[in-house]
Amino acid sequence: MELPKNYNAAEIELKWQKRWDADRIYSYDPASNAPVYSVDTPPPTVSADTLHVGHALSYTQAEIVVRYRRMRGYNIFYPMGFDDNGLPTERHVEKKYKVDRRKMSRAEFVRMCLKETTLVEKTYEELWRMLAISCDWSLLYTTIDPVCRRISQRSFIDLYRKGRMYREDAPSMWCTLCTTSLAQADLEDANETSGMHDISFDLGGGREGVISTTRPELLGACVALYVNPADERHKGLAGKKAKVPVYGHEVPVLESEAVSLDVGTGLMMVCTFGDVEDIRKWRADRLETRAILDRDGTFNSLAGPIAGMNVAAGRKEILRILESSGLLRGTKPVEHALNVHERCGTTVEFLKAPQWFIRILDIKDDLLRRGEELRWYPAFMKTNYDHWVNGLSWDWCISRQRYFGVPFPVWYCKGCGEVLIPGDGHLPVDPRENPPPEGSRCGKCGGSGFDPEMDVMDTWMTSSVTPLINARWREADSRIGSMYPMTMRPQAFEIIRTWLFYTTLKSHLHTDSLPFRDAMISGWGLDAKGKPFSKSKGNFVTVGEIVGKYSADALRFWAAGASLGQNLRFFEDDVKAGQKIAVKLWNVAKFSIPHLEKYGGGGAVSEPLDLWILSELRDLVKGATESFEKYEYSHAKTALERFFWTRFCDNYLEISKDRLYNADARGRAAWESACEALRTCLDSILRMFAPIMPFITEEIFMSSPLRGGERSIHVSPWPDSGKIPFDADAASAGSLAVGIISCARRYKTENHVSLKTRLRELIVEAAGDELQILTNPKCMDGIMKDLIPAAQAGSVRFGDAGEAKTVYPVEGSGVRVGIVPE
RNA sequence: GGGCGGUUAGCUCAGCUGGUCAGAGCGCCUGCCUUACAAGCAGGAGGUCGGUGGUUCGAACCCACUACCGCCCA
Repeated sequence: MELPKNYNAAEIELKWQKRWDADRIYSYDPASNAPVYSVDTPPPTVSADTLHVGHALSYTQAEIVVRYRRMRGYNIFYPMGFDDNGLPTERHVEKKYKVDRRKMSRAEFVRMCLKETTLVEKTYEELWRMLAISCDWSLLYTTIDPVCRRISQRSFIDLYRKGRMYREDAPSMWCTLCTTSLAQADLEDANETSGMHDISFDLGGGREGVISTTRPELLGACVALYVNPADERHKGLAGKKAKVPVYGHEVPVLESEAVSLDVGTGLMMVCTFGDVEDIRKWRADRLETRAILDRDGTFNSLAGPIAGMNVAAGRKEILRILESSGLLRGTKPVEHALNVHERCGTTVEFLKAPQWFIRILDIKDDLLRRGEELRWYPAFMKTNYDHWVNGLSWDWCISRQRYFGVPFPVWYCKGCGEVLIPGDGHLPVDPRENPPPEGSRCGKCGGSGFDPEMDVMDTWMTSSVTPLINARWREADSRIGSMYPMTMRPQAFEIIRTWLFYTTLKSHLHTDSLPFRDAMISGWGLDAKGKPFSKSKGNFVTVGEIVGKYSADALRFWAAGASLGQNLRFFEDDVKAGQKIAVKLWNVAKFSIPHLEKYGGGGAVSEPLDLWILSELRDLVKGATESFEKYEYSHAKTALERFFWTRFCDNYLEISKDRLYNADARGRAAWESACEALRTCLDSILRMFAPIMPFITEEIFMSSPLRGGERSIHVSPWPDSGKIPFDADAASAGSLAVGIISCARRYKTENHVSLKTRLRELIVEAAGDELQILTNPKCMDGIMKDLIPAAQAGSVRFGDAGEAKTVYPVEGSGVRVGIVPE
C-alpha cells in the first residue's frame, strides 16, 4: 500500500479514535489469565467547561505508561470517572449561571448541577478521546451515580460500625461564603496585611489591662483573658474579672503557660472562636460559649452595635467605637498567615455545630507505615505525604452543609436522638427525601419517629474510595479479588494531602491494605511564564485548540518530555517539535514500506552496518524498557527520539539505500540483510513510539506489512531486545564506518559542495584494535562496499592518511581519514 | 519560621549510583534541491553548570552555608 505524500493528522486521528472504540481495543477482559494492571484514574472534578494543556500533561503521562503495560501483555483495567458530586460542581454552577442556591429549592439546584455535569462530562469525554486516553469507557463511573453513592454510604456505615465515626457539636472550620464546615485538607494558606490592635480592658479597681488582637470584631465573643503565671507584669491578676469594652460583660482572667511572654502585653483575649488556640482553651477550661458570628458570616444580635454586619464592616465599626471612646491604645500594621477555603478564598472561621468526624489522629503511625509500603515515583514525593500526616491536627470533618453530594445514611430518633442506620440492602438512601425503611425502630428507646440528617458528605468521602468503587466493593459483581489493591495511582502532586491521603486512610480502615501499589506523581503544565493555567488569569490554553492546530500526537509528545514529577512550561514550539517527529515518521514509512513489501521477510542479517544499527537498537530497547518499568517515560522518549532521528534516519538509512535500491549490483544477500534490518528497526521504532504517539504509529503500522495479524499496534507486543540479532565485532566496525562517512560529509560541507559530490579516494588510517576491527574478514568487505556509495568515493583503502591534503579524525577514536577529491 | 522542588547554551529542558557530562530541541550563523523528508541534510558559534567554602586524585553531580524562583505547611 502506498502512503499519501502528506500525513493528514486531523482526519487520521479521528478515524482511529472511532475504530479503536468500535473494535474495543482498550477493554478490560475479566476472563483473561494475563496479569492485571489496574489504574486508579483521577476522576476530574466538574469545575470548568474545558480542559487545558496542563490537564493533558498529567493524564497523558500516566496514559503513556498504561499503553506500555498493555503492550507488555497486561490485562489493563483502566477506568475513567468523573468526580461530579460536591462543592466544586456547586461552585461551578453558581458561578457559571450566576445563581444563588439559597434563593432556590434544593431540588431545583441539584437538578441544575446534574444537568451541568452531564454537559461537562460529555465535553471531557470528547477531549479524552481526542487525546487518545485509552481507558475502557464501559468502566465509567461518576461519583454521584447510584453505585458510588451506595459505596460511599457503605464506607460511612462500615466506619461507623468500626467505631471510627463520631458526631459532635464542636467547633469546626467554616466557610462563610459556601456556608459549610470544612476539613483541614480544604484549607489553603494566605497572607494578610492587617492591624494588630491594642485594646484596653477594665480590670476593676481602676486597673487597666491591654490586649493585642487582629480580631477586634470578636470583642463581643470574648469569654476570658489569659496571662502567663510567670509574668511579673500581671502578678495577682489571675482570678479577677475583666470588663469587656463596648459590651460590658465580665470575663474571668485565667492563667496559661501557653501565653507568650514576649508577644504584645502578655495579656491574651480568648473568644468564641478566633483561632485554634481559642478552641483549645475553650475546651481545656470549659469556657463559656458566646457565638456572635452566624453561618453566613454576619454578626447576630449578641454582637450589639455590629449586628447584621459582615466581618470586615464589623471590624471597622468596632475600631471606630473603641477609638472614639479612647479605648484603642494603638494599631500596628502586621502581616500574618491565615487559612482560607481553597475553593473560594474566603477566610476560614470557626463555628460550633453538630458535625460528623472520622477519628484519624490516633492512627497517624499506621498511616505513615502505609506511606512506607507504597512505592512512590518519584521517591521524593513521599515527603509531602509524611509531612501532611505528621501535621494533622483535626479529625476529618465529613459533614457539609451543602446540597449536591452524597447524603448521610442516617436518621435520628425523635425521642432520644439515637442514630438510625439502614441495612446495606437499602443503600443508597436519601434521608432528606425518604423516611427510613419500613418498620425501622430506634435501637435504644424503640421509638418509630425519625428526623433525617440534612447534611451531605464531604466530596472526598466518595473520592477516597475510588479503588473500592472500581473494585465494586461488596457489590454483587465485586471484582475486588482480581484487581484490588490497584496497581497504580497516577495523580498530580498537589492532591497528595487530599486524594492520596484520604484513599490510603480508607483502604487502611476498610480492607487493611494499601489502595494501590505504585503512586505515579506528575508535575503541572505551566504557562510560558511558569504560572499555573487558570481561567481567571486568562492564560488558559485549551486541549482542543492545540490538538486542532498540531494534532494530539504532537501534544502528547510535549507531555512525554516532562520529567516525572517536574513541572513543565508550555510552549507551542515544543508541540511543533512533536509534529516534526510525526512528519519524519511518516516520511520514513513512505520510504520503507515499498521495500518491505518487495522483501516479504525471511532474510538474515549479515552485513556489518546492519548489525551495527541493530546493536544500537538493542541497547535502545533495553534502556527504554528499563525506563518504562520505573515510570521514567521521558527518559525512554529522549533516547528513542535520538536513536530514531540521528542514528537511524541520518546515518543508517542513508547508508542502506544503496543496497536497498541496487539489489542486482549488491547481491541478494546484502539486499535481504538491509531489508531485514530495516524491518526490525521500523517495527521496533513504531512500537516504542506507539505509547507516545498512538495515532500516527497505528496508521503506519496498520498500513504496512509489519501489521501481520495484529488488530492494532497498541495490543501488539513491545519489542524484545533478546530477539534482535547481535554481533559485537560488526557493531564496532559499523560504528567506525559511520565515523568515516561523517568525515567525507564534513569535507564536502566545509568546501561548500553538495553531499553527492564524488571523491576520488578515502585513505583510512587505523592502528591496533581499531585496525583489527575494520579489517576483520567477517566485516571488511561489507564495510568497504557500504562506504563507497555512502561517501560517494571512487575507492577506499587503508594507508597513511597524510598522503591526502585534507585529514580528519574520526570522533571518539584514533582513526584518521584522508580525503582525496576528484 | 520549617519542608519539598528548581536554578545547566538566547529560550525550554536532559544529565541515573561523583571520572568521554558539558548535552538535546528550538533560535542563531554557513553551506547543500542528496530519487523518504527543504517541516529536510551537512557543518558551526553559544555555558568557568546561581554564589561561597569543603570532601576527593577528580564534582554540574556529595557536604555546609548562601541568594533567588515555585509549591506546601506553620
